[in-house]
Amino acid sequence: MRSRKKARTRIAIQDAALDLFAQQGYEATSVDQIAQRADVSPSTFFRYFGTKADIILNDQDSQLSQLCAAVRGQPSEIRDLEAVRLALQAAWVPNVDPVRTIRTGRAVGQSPFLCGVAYNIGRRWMDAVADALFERRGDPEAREECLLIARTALGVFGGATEQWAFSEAKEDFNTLVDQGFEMLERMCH
Amino acid sequence: MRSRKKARTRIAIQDAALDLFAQQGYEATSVDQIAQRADVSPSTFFRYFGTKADIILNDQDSQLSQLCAAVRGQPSEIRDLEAVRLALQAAWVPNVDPVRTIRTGRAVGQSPFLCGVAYNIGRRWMDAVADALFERRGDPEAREECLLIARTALGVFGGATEQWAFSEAKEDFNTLVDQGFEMLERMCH
DNA sequence: CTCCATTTGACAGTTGACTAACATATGTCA
DNA sequence: TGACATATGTTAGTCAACTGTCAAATGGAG
Repeated sequence: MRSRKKARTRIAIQDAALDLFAQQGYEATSVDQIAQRADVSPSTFFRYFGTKADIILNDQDSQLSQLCAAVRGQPSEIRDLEAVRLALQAAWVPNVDPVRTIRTGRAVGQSPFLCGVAYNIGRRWMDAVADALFERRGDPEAREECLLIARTALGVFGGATEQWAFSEAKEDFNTLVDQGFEMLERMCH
Repeated sequence: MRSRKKARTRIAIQDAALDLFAQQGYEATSVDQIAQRADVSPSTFFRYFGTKADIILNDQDSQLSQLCAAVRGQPSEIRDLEAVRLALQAAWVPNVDPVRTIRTGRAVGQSPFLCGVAYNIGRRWMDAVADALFERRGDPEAREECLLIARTALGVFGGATEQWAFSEAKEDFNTLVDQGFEMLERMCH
C-alpha cells in the first residue's frame, strides 16, 4: 500500500528533524540537513511539511478535545481545580510517550522560536480548558476566573512535565503532578 | 550632544518597527521597511539592533533586578505569594507605559515568533523571582516550590496585564492584579 | 508486459535576514 | 579653521527558507 510508505516517510522526516533539533538547535538545523538524514530530497521535505516549523506543530488536537471532554465529564461536586487535575491525570498522562516528550522538550528548550510554538500550543490548551470549565459551571460572570484556573492548573502541569522530562522519566509522572498541586494548595495557606 | 541623537534614532526605529508589527505582523515586516519608515538605511538598523528580534528583547533587565530586590526586601513574616504580589505592585506597576504596553501586546499577539520571545522573557523573570524567593527563605529543599510560586504569581500578573491592555488601560491596573490574586485564593478554597 | 497516476528528485530562481568593506558626512576638540 | 572620531549610507555578497517546473522513478490496474 502506498499510504503506508507515505506515513513512514513522514515519521522518518519528523524523527530526523527532532533528533537534529535536540542535538544542535532548531535554527542551526537546515532543511537540507534534515532531508539528508531522512534520505529524501529537500523538495520532498516541503511536500510533507509546508514549513520547517510545521514539524513541531503536531496534531495534538484530538488529545486536546479528549482532555476537554474529560473536564466536562467531571461530577459537579468537585471544584474546578480538582476537576482539571483529575481530567489531566485521566486523559493525558496515560497517553504520554516518554521518548518523544523528552526529545521534544530538549529541542524546544534550545530555541526561542520553538518556545514560541510551544507557548502558542499551551495557550490554545488554556483557552480550550477554560471553555470546558466555563461550560461545566454555567456562570456567565466567571470567564476570567476560568481562565485563571486553567492557566494555573496547566502551569502546575507544565512544571511537572518539565521535572519529569528532566529526570528522564525516572520519576512517576502522576506523583509529580500530585506534588505540584499539593504545593499549590499550601502556597495559598 | 551625540548620545542624545543616538537615543532618538534608537527610539525612532523601535517605534517604526512596533507600529508595523502591530499593523501587519512581525514576519510580514521586513527590515528594509522598518528602516525606510524610520528614515535610516538598513545597515544603520543593524548597527542599532543586531537582529530583527532584538527590537522586542528590550532592556527590561534593570527593571527585573529592581523587582527581585523588592521581593528580597519584603519582611519575612509575609508569605511568599504575598511578597511577590507586593513587590510587583511596588516595583513594576508604577513604571508601566500604557501606550507601549498596549502596542507591544498587539504586536506579540500576532506572531508565534514574538510569542516565543515573550515566553523566554517571562521564563527569565520566573527564574529570577524564584531565586529571590529562594534566597529570602533560605530553605534549600524548597527550590521547586519557589519556582511554582513564581510561575503562579507571574501567571496571575500576566493575565491582569492582558486584561488591562485589552481594556486599553481604562481599568485600574492595581485593582486587576488584586482581583487576580483574590481569585487565586478562592480557587484553592 | 503496458499504461497510467502518483511520488520523487534535480535544478533554477526569489526573497529576506544578516555581514563586510569602503566611502561619505557630521559633530567634537585643539 | 583643521584634524580626528564616530555615525551613516552604499554596495556587494552569503546563506537558508521556500516556490515552480520538468523529467525520472515507482507502484498498482488492465
